[in-house]
Amino acid sequence: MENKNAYNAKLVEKKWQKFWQEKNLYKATSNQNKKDYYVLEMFPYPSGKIHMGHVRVYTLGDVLARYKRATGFNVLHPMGWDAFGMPAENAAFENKIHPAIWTKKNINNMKTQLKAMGLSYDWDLEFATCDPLYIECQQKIFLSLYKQDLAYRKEAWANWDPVDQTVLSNEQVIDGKGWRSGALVERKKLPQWFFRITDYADELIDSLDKLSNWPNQVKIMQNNWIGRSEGLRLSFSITKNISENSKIKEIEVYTTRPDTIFGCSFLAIAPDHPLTKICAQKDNDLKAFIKECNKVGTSEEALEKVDKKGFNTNIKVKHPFLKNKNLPVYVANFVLMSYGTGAIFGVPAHDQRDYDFAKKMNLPIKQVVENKESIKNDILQEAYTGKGKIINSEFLDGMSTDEAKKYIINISEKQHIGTRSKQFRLHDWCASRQRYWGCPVPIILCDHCGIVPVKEDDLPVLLPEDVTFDKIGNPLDHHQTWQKVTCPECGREAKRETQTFDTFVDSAWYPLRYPSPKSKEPIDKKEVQRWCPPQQYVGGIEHAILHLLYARFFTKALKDTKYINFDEPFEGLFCQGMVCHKTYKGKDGWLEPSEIELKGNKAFNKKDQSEIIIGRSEKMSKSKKNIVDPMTIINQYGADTARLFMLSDSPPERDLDWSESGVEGCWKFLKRIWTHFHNYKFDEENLEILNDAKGDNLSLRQNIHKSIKEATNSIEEFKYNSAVAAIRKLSNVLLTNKSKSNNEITEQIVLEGWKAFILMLAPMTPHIAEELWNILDKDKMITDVSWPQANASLLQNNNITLAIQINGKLKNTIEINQSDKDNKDKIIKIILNLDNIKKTLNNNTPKKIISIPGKVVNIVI
RNA sequence: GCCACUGUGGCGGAAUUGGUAGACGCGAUGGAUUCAAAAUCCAUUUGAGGCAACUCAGUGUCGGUUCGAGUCCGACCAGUGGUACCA
Repeated sequence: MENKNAYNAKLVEKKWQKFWQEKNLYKATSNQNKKDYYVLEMFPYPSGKIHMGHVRVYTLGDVLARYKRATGFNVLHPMGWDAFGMPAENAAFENKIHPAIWTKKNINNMKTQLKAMGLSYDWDLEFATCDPLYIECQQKIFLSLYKQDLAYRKEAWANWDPVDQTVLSNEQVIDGKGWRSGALVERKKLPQWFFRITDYADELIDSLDKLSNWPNQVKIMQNNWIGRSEGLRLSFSITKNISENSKIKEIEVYTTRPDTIFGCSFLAIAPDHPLTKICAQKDNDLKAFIKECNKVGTSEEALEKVDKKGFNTNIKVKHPFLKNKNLPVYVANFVLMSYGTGAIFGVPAHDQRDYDFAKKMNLPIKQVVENKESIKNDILQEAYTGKGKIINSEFLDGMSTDEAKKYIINISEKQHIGTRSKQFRLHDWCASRQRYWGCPVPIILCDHCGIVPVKEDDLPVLLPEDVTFDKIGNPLDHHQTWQKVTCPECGREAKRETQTFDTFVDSAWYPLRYPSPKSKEPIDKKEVQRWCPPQQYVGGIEHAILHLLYARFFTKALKDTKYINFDEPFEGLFCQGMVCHKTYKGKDGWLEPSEIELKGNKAFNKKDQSEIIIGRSEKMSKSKKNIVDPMTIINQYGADTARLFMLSDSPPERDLDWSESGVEGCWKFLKRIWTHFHNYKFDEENLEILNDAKGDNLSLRQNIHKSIKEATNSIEEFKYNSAVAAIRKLSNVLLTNKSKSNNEITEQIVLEGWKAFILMLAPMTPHIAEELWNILDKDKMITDVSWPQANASLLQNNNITLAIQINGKLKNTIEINQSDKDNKDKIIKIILNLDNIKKTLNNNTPKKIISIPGKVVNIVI
């Protein structure tokens, strides 16, 4: 017969989810007496169903939201959808389903799944970036930025598939080939839309210092990504005319190492440098070389890893400080037109890339920096890139590298051959895409008037619905009527911009929409001022650079366009790790965990019992099939178990290994607690008895209050795994006291412990907590009860354990009274009388005794 | 290639931020309960040596600073994230 009192997670979870929804319990409140707290998790791309990564990040955010409510805050905790993007177009191409329909279906499904997790969102604030209202607001913002000259159109490289005649994303380029056609990918220049993020480069670096609640590693990565450097733009004059009609008389290079100028043995220019183009006009070999350079994709990784190649132009330039020295000029595939001036001078002895190039081209390698401390800076083996003393450098000899830098910059400026220059690695943000499923760029291109913004009254510019995906390329380009418009300026026939925005634009400002998602204005100043910026943003470390940098830029730009009055998008940031799982490979490829059977430490295919190779744990991904569907777990064990497992064991910032047995353990734990609560009769609370506790009762109370302190601190510090450990430890203590049925222990104290336990468990496993709380107190919901407070007087023990070390190695421990903590003489006397200490000392007098009060005594012999 | 992070028992991890390494959990082993099993409960569980008290070794590798290093510094090895059009 089935036990009526058995833990049925499904029933409990459905019951409370319904109840919470009916009471609208998680609506953002505006109690005047409470402080406001905005907790935001990165919104998901609606791929179809939630994955374990979602379960993890949304559980982390939910714990914080519920904890903040319990500690007396008005909490804004919203959810929405990053609804534009490529997968919808791929689905359209593959399954002949319209991206809008596919996306809507996915959102509905994922919303149901998120609701099954019991997340405390205010769903009234939900929106998707593909909503017409969001599109309209984004287009308004874009036009404001355009009018401020923060957006502009220029030509830029894109990956080009010559067979499919279409632009490819970096992801669609696999080993330099198009993913569908398999053709070698080329680069092609297209007119595209840019944001002037470089206008804010200094500010984006400098204000990182203000972000005290951001992880250091993210700030370091952003700083390096922006890559500010101080250097010199220096001109090298060309020895003779390149051609009769060429006006180019010199090459300007950018360098951060002007101190090594006398070690320079060549110049290298980018394949798309203006000078390269002139030279190529009458040089077929160079033309072929440029073509080859353009075969490398556009990604930085590809450009850096490519074999370093150069082409000698036969042009010579004069060394600016050595009268009779001429240097050869090469076109090199590792020089980028987008950085500095698109030209460099090469110093093989002190730059590894120049060194490799010089070896290949048989160019001289001349050492000009010497460092006595580095044992060997053997320039015949590798470049020496550090600091040191300048040698072989005429008037610079004897200076330090820093002094020489300043000297060369000054002398170059005096002689009018160079200028001091600040340079950034960061370049402007290319924010347009040649795709359908995105927010249209609200611009009209007119042959007579040029670039004309769409009039505000004509917004939003929505996507046409009647498109097909059977043709290759951007459907907006093929659409005959949508493109055709009359120019708002001159009234003549004109064409719509057919590009759409990068989805990073959508996510650069979405946190500002949640406080008032239905407002006609892009930003509701009053509400945004009240809630924004979010106190805590939670998301994956994979967004550490791009998304967060773009959001920071947008916030600064929106401040300057007077939309908002703050300049950083997120006060606090937390980056969680990925969810990983072992991989399984059978004779026919990868297998899902559900398809295999484990026997000992071997794995077998359920179907035919063939042995499976168990691979190391990797990020859950469709391609490796090492995925566990969260809904399977929720259906089998319940959302509370899934949530608890996500929080146990792994610290949130680290990768988490999914393990079936770990989930099982969490479920058993909840079941144990459930059974205990249903078999146990709780006494009424009586404060007098509590405050009068002595002996075992006192130490139990001390235990309870220490657990409260430990769990609370851990939650405050985002160490949820430690919080879970502290809470479980508390339950062990309470259960042990019960099982021993010690008459000495007062039931009121046990009740005090269980109440604290349930309240602290509630942010993690809200459903079972609510149900069990109902047993203790029928009149109140958990949201009506505030977080348990640790009583300071119960946090200290009378006795302290001291560690006794000899030469730093533990030999013994002693218990001392709290009041003897600082009585060094008394303690040392006790220690020197301990048997094993006497034995180890062997009548020798200690050289030194180091005593750290309350912690350790170290005897040095 | 470059930037950033991570490395502790059989496994996931803890360690008051330089002061008793292994909290909490998983697994394993033994026991209780049961006709039996599941479930549950109890005990043990870093390795080596010892009947035992205990001794020695031990936090990716090698070296350094310190009375004392998982924690700080240097070099290396391995894995992960990002690398501007995946989100």
